[in-house]
Amino acid sequence: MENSLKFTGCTISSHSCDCFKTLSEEEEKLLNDNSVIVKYNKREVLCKQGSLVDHVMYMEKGLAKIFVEDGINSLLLRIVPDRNFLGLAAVAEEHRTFPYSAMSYIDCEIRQIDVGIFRKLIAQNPAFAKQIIDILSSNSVQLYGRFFCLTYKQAYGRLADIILCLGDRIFRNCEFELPLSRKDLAELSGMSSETLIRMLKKFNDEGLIEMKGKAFTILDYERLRKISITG
Amino acid sequence: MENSLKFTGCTISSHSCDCFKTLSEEEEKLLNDNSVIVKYNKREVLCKQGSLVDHVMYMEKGLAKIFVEDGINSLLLRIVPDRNFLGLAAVAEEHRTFPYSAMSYIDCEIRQIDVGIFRKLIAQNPAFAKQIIDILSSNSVQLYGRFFCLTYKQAYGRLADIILCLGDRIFRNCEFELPLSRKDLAELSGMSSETLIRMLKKFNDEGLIEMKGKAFTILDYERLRKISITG
DNA sequence: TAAATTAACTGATGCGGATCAGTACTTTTT
DNA sequence: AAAAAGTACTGATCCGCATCAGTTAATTTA
Repeated sequence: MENSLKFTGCTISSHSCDCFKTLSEEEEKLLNDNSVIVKYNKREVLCKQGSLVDHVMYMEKGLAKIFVEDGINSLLLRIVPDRNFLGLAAVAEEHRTFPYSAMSYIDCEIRQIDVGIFRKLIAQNPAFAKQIIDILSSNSVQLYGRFFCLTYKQAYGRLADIILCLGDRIFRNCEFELPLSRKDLAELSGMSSETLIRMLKKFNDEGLIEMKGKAFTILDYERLRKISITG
Repeated sequence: MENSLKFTGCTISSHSCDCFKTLSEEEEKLLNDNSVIVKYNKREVLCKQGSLVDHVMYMEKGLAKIFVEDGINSLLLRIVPDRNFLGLAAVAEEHRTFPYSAMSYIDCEIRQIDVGIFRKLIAQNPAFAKQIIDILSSNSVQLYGRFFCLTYKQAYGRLADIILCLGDRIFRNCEFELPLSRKDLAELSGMSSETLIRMLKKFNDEGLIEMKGKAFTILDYERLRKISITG
């Protein structure tokens, strides 16, 4: 009788999206004819909060962050790996402008799909619409968990979450070369970069991880999970 | 050139949902034949995090909170007024259980719609599906704002947000009888109830609001807005 | 390759707000 | 109507983490 969800601060969409598989050949052609693939370098702005929405963006290859900012602070909402939408805000008619910004961590290939065509596909292909609903719904639920964590867990717990999430979901390896800066990590875990650095160091000193610059190795999953839970 | 969104901690869905208007007469009949209206008293549990999802819930009349909990802490996600879905998590196939709980503040009438029928309507009526997508998308964007506020704004700013939100969006009046407890208010604003009480008192003493038990009057919108922004 | 930025890190300090430990009031139960 | 339980409120204390003010290291730019 486990009714308490295991909330984690994880920000990664859990599954790559297969929504295009629901399209007919004809529809796929329509999509291809009305979309382009744009290559971005790392650290480039992919979309800017407040700017007019003209297309839906789909990450074919790469890694990016989605964040909101108010001029002073910035909050990382999600990390988007390949084969995922860079948010679907553009789909809703009422959102004329992007409610968030996105920036690439590494070189990316992004499919830009005309928003009118995308809406047309939703309108004519219910299976496709269903997929989009599932993705939106999934994102919301994930956000709830993250929200909960950032509100109630203490900093060590949040950091453990993020480290586990990076290893499990993005790099799928206990060793990885992290393209995120310390500041990004701090924004992901909802703390100042100074605090983040101190806590990373402590994890390192205590043998939970090994860290040399941007090279990370997770050494003790067990204890990290415990810290993630006890907060 | 205003690209910084005005983030507020507001939790109220901005518009009542008209998605049922997109249904044909026949579809409406199908919906009515496969849904029931259940009356709940105030302070009743409408759905429980972790329990199996069997229907979509739509608030015909009443007021409720949606929240997540882990046994120790509880975080209020949204306040749901009448003519709104109590979340749409059930729609996504992958969510077999509710990712949140809901509880009524006042007596409620809730339409419980068979989830299979609801999915069928989505599958056969693209305009309906589009409406659902818009609602989900809207909720996400609102959650981003709230997320940002709870992370970066200080307690006074968050409280000002909530008070303005209650006046503007729910009661549509500067005077209202609040069905929420102090603890609920605290969870809404992301602080302890002790802190909330102290801050309410300060707002009262400084003439921003007048407060007698559960009766609230907003006196100084101007200054509340300023506090909401400066944080 | 030197100069200039930017990122990474360290230590000292301080404050916002949680927590604890109560009392008073209100509502529900018996 | 008395007892019990929950809600509202107050004061004292404390600590987690932000902030500030630096130094060192790593990139970028010139």
